[in-house]
Amino acid sequence: MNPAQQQAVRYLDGPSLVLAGAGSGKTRVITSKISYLVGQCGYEPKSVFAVTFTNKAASEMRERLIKMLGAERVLELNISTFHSLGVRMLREESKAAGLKTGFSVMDAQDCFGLIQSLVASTDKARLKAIQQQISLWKNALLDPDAATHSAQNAMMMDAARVYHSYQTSLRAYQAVDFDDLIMLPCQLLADNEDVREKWQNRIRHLLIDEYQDTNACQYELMRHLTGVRAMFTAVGDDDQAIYGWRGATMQNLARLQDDYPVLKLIKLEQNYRSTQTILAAANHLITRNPKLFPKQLWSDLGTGEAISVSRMDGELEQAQAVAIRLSAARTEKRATWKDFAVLYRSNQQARAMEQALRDLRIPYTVSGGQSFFDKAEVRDILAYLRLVANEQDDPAFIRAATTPRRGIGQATLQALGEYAAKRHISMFAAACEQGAQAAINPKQLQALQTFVGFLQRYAMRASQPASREHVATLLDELMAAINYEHYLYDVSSDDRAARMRWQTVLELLDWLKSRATESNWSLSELVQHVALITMLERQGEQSPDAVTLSTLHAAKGLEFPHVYLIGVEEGLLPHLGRESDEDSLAGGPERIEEERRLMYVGITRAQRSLHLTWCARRRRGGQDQACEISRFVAEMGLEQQPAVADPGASLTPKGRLDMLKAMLLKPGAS
DNA sequence: ACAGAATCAAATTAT
DNA sequence: TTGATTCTGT
Repeated sequence: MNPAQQQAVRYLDGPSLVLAGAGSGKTRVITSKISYLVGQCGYEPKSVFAVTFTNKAASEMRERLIKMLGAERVLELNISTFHSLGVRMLREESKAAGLKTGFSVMDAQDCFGLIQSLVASTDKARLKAIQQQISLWKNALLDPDAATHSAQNAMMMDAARVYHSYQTSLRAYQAVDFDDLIMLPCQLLADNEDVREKWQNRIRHLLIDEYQDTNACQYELMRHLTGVRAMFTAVGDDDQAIYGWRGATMQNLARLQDDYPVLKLIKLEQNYRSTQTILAAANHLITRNPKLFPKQLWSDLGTGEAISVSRMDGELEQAQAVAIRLSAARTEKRATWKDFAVLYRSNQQARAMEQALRDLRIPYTVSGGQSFFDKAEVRDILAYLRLVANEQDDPAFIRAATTPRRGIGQATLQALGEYAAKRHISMFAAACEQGAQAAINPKQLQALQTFVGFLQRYAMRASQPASREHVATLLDELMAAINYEHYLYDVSSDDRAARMRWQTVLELLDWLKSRATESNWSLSELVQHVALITMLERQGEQSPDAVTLSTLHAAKGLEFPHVYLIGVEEGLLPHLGRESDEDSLAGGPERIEEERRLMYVGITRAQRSLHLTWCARRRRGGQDQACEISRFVAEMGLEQQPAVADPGASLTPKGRLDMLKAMLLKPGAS
């Protein structure tokens, strides 16, 4: 380790902020520090807490530590995402927080549904704006009343009103949303001295990864958790702050210095990842942004290959050309597929790319984009599990009751809902009451009672102490009882589709079972965590040799020998929403600065070669639209680099076509 | 309650 | 253009 890294690891006299430039060995510092604390300073593993933003980062950290400390001690360490820590705190302190221990965690999609039902509107854009606003308020630690006071225009007043009933509904469902997972523990620590002391005594050192992405709420949580002893290590990079839209604020970096005058500042400026050519371009670009903490990243890995910039006709051509170049480069550089990544600004850009890669039989994995847990069949099963853990979860009740179809429909649910609202009870509870049953037709009532009866018996058994077989058996029994496989064959248009969907379900069940075994969680504990888990985590399990497709956001923290950054166009990479000067287009320059940092993140993912492509036209809406190259390309100062050395770029159109044909005729080429 | 037909909006980024 | 959602008839 270099002196700065060593200093960051060894410093234990108080709070410290490690400004870790891209590729400067940030993860290495965090894991080394944990290992140092436990291995050499005699800290108990359970007194060391590390928080990250993604499950993937957490498990990567855990994996690295297993090699340093051994599996047993790592098991005791508290390494988790902010949100998982929130779940754990709320679960442990459920009484003080006024929640039942089996509370539900609703994901963004569920919450959108809730807002939709509260507003009774079909305007999707408006609903989304309201959801976003509520989220921002929560991230800023504003409750509904405070939000109402701070509302500046009609739209915000409107959102504040929804916020009120939204919170009431969540409370009634015994459910929390993602933002609550930070906000509620934070409020709990602020208001409850016993709880605060308990946690502060438990945590002897707190390490925070990606500190620049914390929001006001997370900052407060950190302050409360560390207390006056303030033993923490925050690690971050202001040039990689790309989550402003989610409430993250770089002011948290500056605030740290104000709130902790003794704060030790350590800069990691040596880059171990990229060639000087790539780093120079990245540095050149980012100097356009105002600096909070000036730092000078350098590398001694040599000049390397020049950065290529290619104009493509359209999205399709871009995808095909990149696929071909990838293929050529793999052969020429004697590289493997996993050495390559294709990065883009928005998920939709993956489509054309996937098609082109499939055509050439190039293996790939798509990271980011939550496909798995967004699939209907997965959400169906999870609705049952959520309901089992928490019968007050009305959204789960509605979904489970109606899928598979069992004669419970609109009319029945409406009767239940009205009765439940009047009596302030859950729909599940309403279904058990005489008064509500009177309003339902005998035939439907029969179906309803069968459903409710089954669930009650099932929930009874699910609440018994966790044991390995128990969870597995319960899950299999549930599938048999609701006959879900049969249902899939019923609703799918063809058997092939049904088989694939059932496969997805089996994957989910396997995953749940293995997870229960690993962590010894009960079914309800398991379900609370599922909402927080994304597809990303599963990537570690299987590591086939495949090209990575990823959004720029999801690519942060990753690195690849060869990176293709596609769609580098005005309007897309500096992404501009609608340019019509609408209401909340505040923060003009800040918007473009964040986009610039996004570009910076993309560039700095590359170790040895970087290739930029942009499309001269792009289908938008229904019609073709002319596009211009991104302003960021000019800001990279590429004029100074040697002539383009990428073999694919020098191919004539005819040469490209021949190459494409050759690959199509030879399916086993990959 | 449900299946097929007509209509309509679409494009950030994600725990 | 698609893909998803809403409407309509049985």
